[in-house]
Amino acid sequence: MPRTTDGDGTPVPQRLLAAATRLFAERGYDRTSVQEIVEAAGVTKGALYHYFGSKDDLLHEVYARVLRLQQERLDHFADADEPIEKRLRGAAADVVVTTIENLDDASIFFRSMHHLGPEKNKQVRAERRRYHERFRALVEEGQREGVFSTATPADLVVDYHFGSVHHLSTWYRPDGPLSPQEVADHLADLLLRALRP
Amino acid sequence: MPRTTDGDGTPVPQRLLAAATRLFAERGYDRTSVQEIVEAAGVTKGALYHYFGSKDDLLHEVYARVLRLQQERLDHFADADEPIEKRLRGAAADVVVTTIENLDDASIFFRSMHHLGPEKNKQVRAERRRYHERFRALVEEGQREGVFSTATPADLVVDYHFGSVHHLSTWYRPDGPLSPQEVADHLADLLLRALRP
DNA sequence: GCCGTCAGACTAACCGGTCGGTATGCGCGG
DNA sequence: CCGCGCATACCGACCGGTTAGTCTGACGGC
Repeated sequence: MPRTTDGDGTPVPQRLLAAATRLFAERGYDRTSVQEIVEAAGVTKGALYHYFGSKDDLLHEVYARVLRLQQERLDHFADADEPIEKRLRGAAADVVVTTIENLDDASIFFRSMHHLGPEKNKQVRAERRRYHERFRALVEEGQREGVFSTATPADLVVDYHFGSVHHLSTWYRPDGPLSPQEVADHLADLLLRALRP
Repeated sequence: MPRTTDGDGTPVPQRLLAAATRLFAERGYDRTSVQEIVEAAGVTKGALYHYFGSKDDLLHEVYARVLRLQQERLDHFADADEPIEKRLRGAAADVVVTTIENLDDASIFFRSMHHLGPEKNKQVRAERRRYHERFRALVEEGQREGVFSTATPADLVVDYHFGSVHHLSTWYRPDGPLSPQEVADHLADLLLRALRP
């Protein structure tokens, strides 16, 4: 009985995406064969290439999902009716929490970007930049208002913070002593403390 | 005329290492074939497998070189006869400068770690941890002396800073407006400002 | 004449992607 | 309400190409 779902209840494309996400995060993009993905999803290559144009497409889809989620959340915090200090803190902490909650996607994102073909790479970079610029605008707003120090260019501040987010997949362990929210609060605090005039 | 050196004056193993470093950084470990490496070095596979046991060995050798260099430099700054504030600032800025000056090695390091076999991976992680702990000790020393804030656990502070270092290869462009030293000063400044009591 | 150094042909495995074929359920004419 | 026909969903064998690694042997200095 083929019909979008199978053995379990989830549709095949989502099962493939989930399996690919896990395997890419575990072994990396290149070390994961299409065969392994379809086996983990309980289908065959025919099914995969029925829904996705290529192995690249699969990776791109993972990226798109993360990007969409993070942009939505950033917009939400940036548009809130709060003082700039609170909005930046909220956004800075939230990106940490959502990154930890999707550590697989995050590690794929930062480790496998260069496996994408040139045009898809450009597309992802453009969306990344949009995100970066929205975040930077928050820092600049605070600097104009005199709430944040202008000692460091806003660009560098943003890269500094995102560096730590990027780095999370390297050292954060879910079974460690700190909850995602605690880590997020600490990292946001470090950012805000660094920005004190 | 086979004999440690060839066309140019540099010994074959070093030529292979240099070629591998450049190609790994450009295309990534998996996308670089052994054939490409030996062609770039002006030799053949026979030469490569005469000096290195495997492609993995090549990668491991690149890591070992970076690790050795960074550990040496950190020890130098940490052992200096200066107030803790100055020692930490020096170390924090120096790791940025040397990372920028060896951006190829750095991007390989952070992107290809997981390509190493299990035992070699463990070895690299152990050396990494040694480095991390030396750095953390500096932060803790300052915290004990009351020079640095204890609001954030030293571990997190170190990961925060290394995150930005890790991230450098993503955004730093040599033809950009900031020199390596300027970037380093700014990032070290951010760290020290975040640590103000 | 022997040993370090390397060339280059070779192999066995594996990869992403294709393709002809099959089964299932839905729309629709009767 | 039936059954025909087609679109959709999927299977699995297969292909051309690539890969890391091996092996035999030769060249040249000591």
